[in-house]
Amino acid sequence: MTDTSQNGRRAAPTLEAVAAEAGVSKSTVSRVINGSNQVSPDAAAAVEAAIERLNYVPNRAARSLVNSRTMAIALVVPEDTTRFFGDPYFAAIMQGIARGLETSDYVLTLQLTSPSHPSTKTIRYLTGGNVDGAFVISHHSGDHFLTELGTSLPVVFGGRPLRTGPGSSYFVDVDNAAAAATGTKHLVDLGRRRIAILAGPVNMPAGVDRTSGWREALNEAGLDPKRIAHGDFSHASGAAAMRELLEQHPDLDAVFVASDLMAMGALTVLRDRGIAVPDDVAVVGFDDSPAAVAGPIQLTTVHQPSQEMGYAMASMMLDLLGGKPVEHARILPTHLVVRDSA
Amino acid sequence: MTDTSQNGRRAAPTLEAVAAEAGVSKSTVSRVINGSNQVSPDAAAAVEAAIERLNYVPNRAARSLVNSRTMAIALVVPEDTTRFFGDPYFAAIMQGIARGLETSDYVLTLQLTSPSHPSTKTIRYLTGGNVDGAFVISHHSGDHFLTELGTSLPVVFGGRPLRTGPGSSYFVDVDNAAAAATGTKHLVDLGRRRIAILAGPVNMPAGVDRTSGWREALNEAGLDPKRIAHGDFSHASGAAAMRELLEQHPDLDAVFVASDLMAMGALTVLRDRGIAVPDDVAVVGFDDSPAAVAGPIQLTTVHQPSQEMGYAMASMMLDLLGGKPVEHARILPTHLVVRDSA
DNA sequence: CTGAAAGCGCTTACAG
DNA sequence: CTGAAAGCGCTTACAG
Repeated sequence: MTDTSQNGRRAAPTLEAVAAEAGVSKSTVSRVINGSNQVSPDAAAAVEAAIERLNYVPNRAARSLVNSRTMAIALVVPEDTTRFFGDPYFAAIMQGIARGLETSDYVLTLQLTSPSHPSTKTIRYLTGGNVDGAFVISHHSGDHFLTELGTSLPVVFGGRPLRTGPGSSYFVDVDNAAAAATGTKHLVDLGRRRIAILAGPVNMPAGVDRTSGWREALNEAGLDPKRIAHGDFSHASGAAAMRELLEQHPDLDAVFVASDLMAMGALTVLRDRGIAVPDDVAVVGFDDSPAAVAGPIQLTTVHQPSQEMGYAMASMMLDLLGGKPVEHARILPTHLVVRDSA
Repeated sequence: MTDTSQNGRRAAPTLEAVAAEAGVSKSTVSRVINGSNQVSPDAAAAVEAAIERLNYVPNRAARSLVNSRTMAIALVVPEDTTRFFGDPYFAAIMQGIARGLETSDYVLTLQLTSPSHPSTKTIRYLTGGNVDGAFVISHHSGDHFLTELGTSLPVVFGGRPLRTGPGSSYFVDVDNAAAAATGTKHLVDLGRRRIAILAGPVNMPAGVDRTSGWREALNEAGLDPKRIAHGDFSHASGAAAMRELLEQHPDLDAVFVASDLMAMGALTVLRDRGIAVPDDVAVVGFDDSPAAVAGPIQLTTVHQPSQEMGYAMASMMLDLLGGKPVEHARILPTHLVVRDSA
């Protein structure tokens, strides 16, 4: 009858100990823990008191063994970590997911992996029944193994995957094209006529869709959507693309930028060149991330509810795991936030 | 004899299935999986072939139930997430940890929590035997519940905790004071005489230690360490503190900054004021993060091996869990990287 | 409403 | 070197 293990740490109390303490059977304790209504108030009270007294926490492994559910969900980040962590958009999504899972019993398991070469450990981990589901947060969500993942377990993507795999896929996103059109239209309404775009990558849905939104808005206004340069959503790429744009199209009077981070990079370049914002060139960003208001010029930008997107991913996953009916796509609203840059 | 569950997903093969397939007992399969040498080559080969054929992955829950080890380690982030994810230092540490755990069987579990008010869920999770150990990455690592955590399970801190709790604590860090002195000395050697500091918070070890390193270097050079302003390591706080510094000490000819992020903020302000860097004011940062080379001016800075620190945290933890002797502190080397700002 | 019993998938003495 | 058996801490029909 020892209650400490060899290293001196207290052995955790078990269900059995609680049962003894409460003077009931293990079954009853289990029922109370799992919220069964097949328990008399007296028994329930006794059990709760015993749990309190013993500071009992159910053993996850035992539970998951019998329920064949791991109560863990993978958070897969198939993205260069510098990129990932440098982008407040991802941070917000992650936080939203964490918040959405807070009241559940699920735990988040972190899988940092290369987008192109997931380790076999990661693959085995994900497909080997070690988690009940997976979140994938990335701009690269067209990667092969990830789209296949849906055949092994429920997967919820942050942002529409580039291609859909054989497994059914779920995602939370905004209407990127419409949102980009709104941002661009704002520039049109301001009287700008030579509106460029600092676009995202062509192999990412968010990149493609925002570009078509911009194009459509220009077409609708009878303007030529010909001023375009590409970046990869990062700060540095925004600066580089802005330089390219100025080189090719020195006449531009506005630029719609596919991410706030790129917009910040662009702003730096414009400033270096002595080009006044918004007077000479008006700038509209995308995200409404903390970066938008961190610099000297407050960025006019298209707000997307990043944290809410994460939260929605979590509740989608919870519904999926709970066997509730779930729509495959959840599209959240965006809106324009007008500040100083346009 | 069904091998698919109700939802159509294949039921995972068990140890028993492997044993049947290989024509041996479960004991033998288990021995092969756990690398016992008490197995004949023939049996081992048969088992390995069966595992391959069945694509067998051991059930974690069952294993951890019998071994009473969870094979999970918590990654606790008691920090405002915007702050956390905005700082490449944390990203690098996290990546280092992930890399260090890659070849192990341990999984990282993510706990985003408020520094001051950890949820009871988090506390119960951490102390309730759900993980075998915990990493704490934060600048705030003096928080009460975290220093106590060491009594419940092995904890490795990224950065020396402000105070040590009753549990034994382990950490990986650099010699912040010496590193800061090196950075400051570089400014002295450049002939600067009115060297200010953009310091970190006074309630964080890294803040305090870097400030004393600066102070010492100035004292040693016979200079007065009186020009000081505080930030919280973030970009925005760096800009604000730089403004304050210029207000109070317009005569400064150099500034040592306790983080690259703050240095970037400071650089923005200097540029706005038309103050040339490094000619009018030389700037030395701290971290050597990607931020140091992202802006228009390449930052001279004190390099700290952030990713290696994460890696060291992981191997420290692995040693701890493996019962190997472990020193309580692991101090990694730093060095100055001279670029354009000083 | 309650309890005894079986079983989830492993590991590990124990006996051979 | 190998296998039968017990047991890790739970949950859940089943019988009362």
